[in-house]
Amino acid sequence: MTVSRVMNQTGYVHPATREKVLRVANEFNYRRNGLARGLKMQCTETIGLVIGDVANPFAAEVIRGVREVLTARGYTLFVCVCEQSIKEEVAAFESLADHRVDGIIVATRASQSGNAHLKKLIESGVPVVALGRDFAHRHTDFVSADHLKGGYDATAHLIQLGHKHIGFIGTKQTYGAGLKRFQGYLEALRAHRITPQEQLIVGGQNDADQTPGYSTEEIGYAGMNRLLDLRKPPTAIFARNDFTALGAISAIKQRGLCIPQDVAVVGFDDVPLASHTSPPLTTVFQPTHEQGKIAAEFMLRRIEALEPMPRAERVLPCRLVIRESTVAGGIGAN
Amino acid sequence: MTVSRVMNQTGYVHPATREKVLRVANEFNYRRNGLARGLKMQCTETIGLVIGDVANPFAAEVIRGVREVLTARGYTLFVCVCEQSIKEEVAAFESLADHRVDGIIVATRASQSGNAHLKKLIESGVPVVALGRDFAHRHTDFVSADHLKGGYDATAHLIQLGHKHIGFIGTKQTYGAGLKRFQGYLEALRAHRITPQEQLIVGGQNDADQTPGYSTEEIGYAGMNRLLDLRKPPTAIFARNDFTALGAISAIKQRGLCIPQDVAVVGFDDVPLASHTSPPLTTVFQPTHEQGKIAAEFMLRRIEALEPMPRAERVLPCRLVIRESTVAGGIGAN
DNA sequence: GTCTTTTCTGGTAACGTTAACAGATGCTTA
DNA sequence: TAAGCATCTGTTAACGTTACCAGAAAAGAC
Repeated sequence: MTVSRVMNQTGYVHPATREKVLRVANEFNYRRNGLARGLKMQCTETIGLVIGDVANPFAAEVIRGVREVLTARGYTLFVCVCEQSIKEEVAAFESLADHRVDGIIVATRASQSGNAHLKKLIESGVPVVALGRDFAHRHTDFVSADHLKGGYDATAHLIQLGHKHIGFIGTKQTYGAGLKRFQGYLEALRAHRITPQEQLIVGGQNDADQTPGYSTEEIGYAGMNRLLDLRKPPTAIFARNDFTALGAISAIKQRGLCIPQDVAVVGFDDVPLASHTSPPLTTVFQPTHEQGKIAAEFMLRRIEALEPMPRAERVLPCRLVIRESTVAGGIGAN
Repeated sequence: MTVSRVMNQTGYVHPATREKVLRVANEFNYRRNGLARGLKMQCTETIGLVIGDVANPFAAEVIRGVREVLTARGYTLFVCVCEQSIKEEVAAFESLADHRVDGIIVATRASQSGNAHLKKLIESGVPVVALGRDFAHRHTDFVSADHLKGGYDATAHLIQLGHKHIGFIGTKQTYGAGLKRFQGYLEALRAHRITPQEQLIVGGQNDADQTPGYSTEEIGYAGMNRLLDLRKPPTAIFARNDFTALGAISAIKQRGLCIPQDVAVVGFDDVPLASHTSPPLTTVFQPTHEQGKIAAEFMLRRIEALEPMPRAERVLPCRLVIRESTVAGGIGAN
């Protein structure tokens, strides 16, 4: 008991006793057992973050944001990576719940069975915050960027440059943000009285229950080639994310075409790489770091509230970053 | 007790009883308490991975490799990110040790106080594997790539192309792999009877006890500019990593110089980005995914051994990837 | 029918911590 | 001197699980 008081710096302990305890603890390499503590205290001061793909720069920024807030408040962050596999995602939920983290921030892609498991978790009392993924639940907070508006702005930008024949490349998963970006594309076209054309939309749909929608450089490359093979290829491309855009750029260059003169390209996410491509990529910036911070704040608020909290939502604006893949000229054109 | 038997599928339980337990468990959303289990069992089937910087593609690959092996064996991986801060690194060690993970894989940069804490941890009985960082301890396994040879090969490649005036850009931390790469550079020069020149080596040294050596694009950019301001600038550059190389490339291009005709550039790591720069970057590939897998295997072997294991070491070969930043021509030259 | 074995279920104690309480000591105040 | 208070330390019980043991019930052997 006295040891406990020394370790937690609570209650009265005689300075001499404190010294002695610390000395002996040091001598025997004593560490307080967090399992026993968590068991007794019913809290571990630990938050789990489930993320699909760490290779994605999005992940790094989210982690940074979440961590920033959590460490400042004395919480530890454990990150679980599930490599875009729903089976692994569910396993991560179970693991985190088993180890009694105080809350789980979920930043994976939405999926049917993932959502079902999540719902069970929430009903068993684990606080959950959804980040950048659709998830509706009475007791779950939600943070995201405005992908719909982002997609709209990207497409409107191309339209304002005079493009009328605008392609979309990327997997259009049935769940989640990817769909929103695509809807933004459609809405922008319609708002400017351009009829969306089926053959200009490539990348396919995913079976949302097997692999969550994820769009890669390969998809961008293959998709762009399909578009360039059309009798009347598009003069501009809105890619679902920067990696897809990058693949598209490779395909365009390989045919000896010029960007943006022959084909203009807009991506999404503004990954660090985007400003280093040639030409530098016009893209939509989403405040990822900010999303992480807000998710963490929502989580702490929820944990520290004594009674069940109502759902909090926050949708952050995106910002179009215009570079030379849509507007010619500038120093970096190389 | 019977519930425990049902949950763990051990011992004798009457089928009817099992059904009943499962039904009630489901009804009340019962989850076995991993804390209590860990407390009793003295193991949590959980491994901690401490990593400095998730934004680095190196991290993603390491995580993937480690995870692959661990999940196959029923272990859960918790990743702790410490943003290149030694204070945070130590906090991560404490957290993981507190929560009684079964072992810790350390993939941060080495540092004096980090190493000291690590040593204490090991002495208190936590199995530790060091990945890609120098750490000598009788009971700690070690996995790394052969940075020395990698640095040697990169430099030798430039020498074979006829370069005699070869610069080095990058922080040369007193601890760890960065130093090895630099030593490889020096050894290659000496082996070809070229005297290393102080003024061709830029990027500075870090105070290994404050921030672990980490070399960025900014350092590459600034360093390259310093080199280009010399009366006799180098005709080739070996950069400590690809990001640094990228910064150097920006600086070279900005002065209107050509790569590789005016200045050849070699990086290190072969990040995905390296093949997309213009020109594509010659660099040294290190088998990161493999390192992760081996680290995890070492860890499991150590955990499952009943008695203390002697140190295991494994140094994997790197491979020079020649692209157009050293050898002109090719399709992708743009 | 009796004995042995297998199958099944529950009691007890322990893992290491902390909240709550109880008791001891010394110091201050009336 | 006695009461009141602050300071300090130890005891007990509980968190939820599992190893170990005990015993009951069922099944099989003779």
